[in-house]
Amino acid sequence: MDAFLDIAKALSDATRVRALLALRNGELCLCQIIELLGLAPSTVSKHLDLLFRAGLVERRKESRWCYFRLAGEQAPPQVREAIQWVRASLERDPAIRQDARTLGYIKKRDPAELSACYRS
Amino acid sequence: MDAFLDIAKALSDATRVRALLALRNGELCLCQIIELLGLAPSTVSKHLDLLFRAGLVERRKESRWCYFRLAGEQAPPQVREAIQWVRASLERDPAIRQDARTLGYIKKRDPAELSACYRS
DNA sequence: CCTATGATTCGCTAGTTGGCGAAATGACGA
DNA sequence: TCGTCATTTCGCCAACTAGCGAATCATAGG
Repeated sequence: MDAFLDIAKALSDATRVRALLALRNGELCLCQIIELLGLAPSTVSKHLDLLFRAGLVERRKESRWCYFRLAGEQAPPQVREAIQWVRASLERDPAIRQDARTLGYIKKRDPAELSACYRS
Repeated sequence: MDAFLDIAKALSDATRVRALLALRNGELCLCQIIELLGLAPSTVSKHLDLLFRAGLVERRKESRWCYFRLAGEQAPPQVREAIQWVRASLERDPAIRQDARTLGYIKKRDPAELSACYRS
C-alpha cells in the first residue's frame, strides 16, 4: 500500500508528470530537465528524487552529471503499469507535446550554454 | 492533464483508495463506507465526492441514501485504466483484504443498527 | 406541519507540500 | 591546492489537505 501511495503521490503533480514523460524517449541530464521546466535547480532535484524514490525513474551518476531514465523491465508490475497509464493518458496532451518540442531544442544546444542559462 | 491530475490526487490517499476498492464487488451505501472506514461522516462524504469528481465512482441517490459504485464501461479509458491499475496493485494488499472481510460483516448487519452505530 | 435521519456544507486546526534562495557537497581542472 | 560547477540539502513561506464538530439540507414518516 505504501509503495502504491508513493507512486500515486509522485504522479499527482503536473511538474513531476512533465518530468517523467520527458524521459520517455531516452535518458536526460538533470540540467536538461531544469531547463525544460524553468524552475529552480533545487526544486527540480527534489521532484526527481521523489520520482526516484517512488521507483518510477532510475538514476545514473556520471562525474558531476546526473542522468535519469524511466524505470525499465526489471521494475515491479505496479510501477510499469503506472508508467503505462501515464503514457497512454497524456501522450497526446498539448502541454506534453509542447514539452517534447522544447526538449528537441534543448538537446541540440551546447551543454555549456545550457548550464550558463539557468545561472544568469 | 487536469483530469489526469484529479485522478492521481484522488488515488494518493489511503482512505480514498480503501473506499474505492471497497466498491469492487458492487455498490455500497455511504453509511456502509463510513462504518468501514471508522471516520466522521463529513470526512467520508468529502472523500467520496472527490472520487466522484475525478470520475472514478458513480453516484446514485435513493431517497435519503446515497449509493456509490465503481465507474463502468462508459467511463473514459484514462479512468478505466486507473481503476485497473489500483485493482491489480492492491487486490492482495493485507489492509484491503481486511477491509473486504469487515465489509462482509457490515453487509450482514441491519441498516438501522448501522446508522445508530456511528451516531453513538 | 414537525421530527428524525442520511448526507452535505462550513469553519477551524494541524500537518503536508511546492516553491525559492543560501549554503553545503563532491568531482573536475587549472 | 584552489576555484568552478552540477547537484543536493536546509530553512523558510504560502498554499493546500485531512480530519473534526456544528450547522444546514432534504426527504420519509408521524
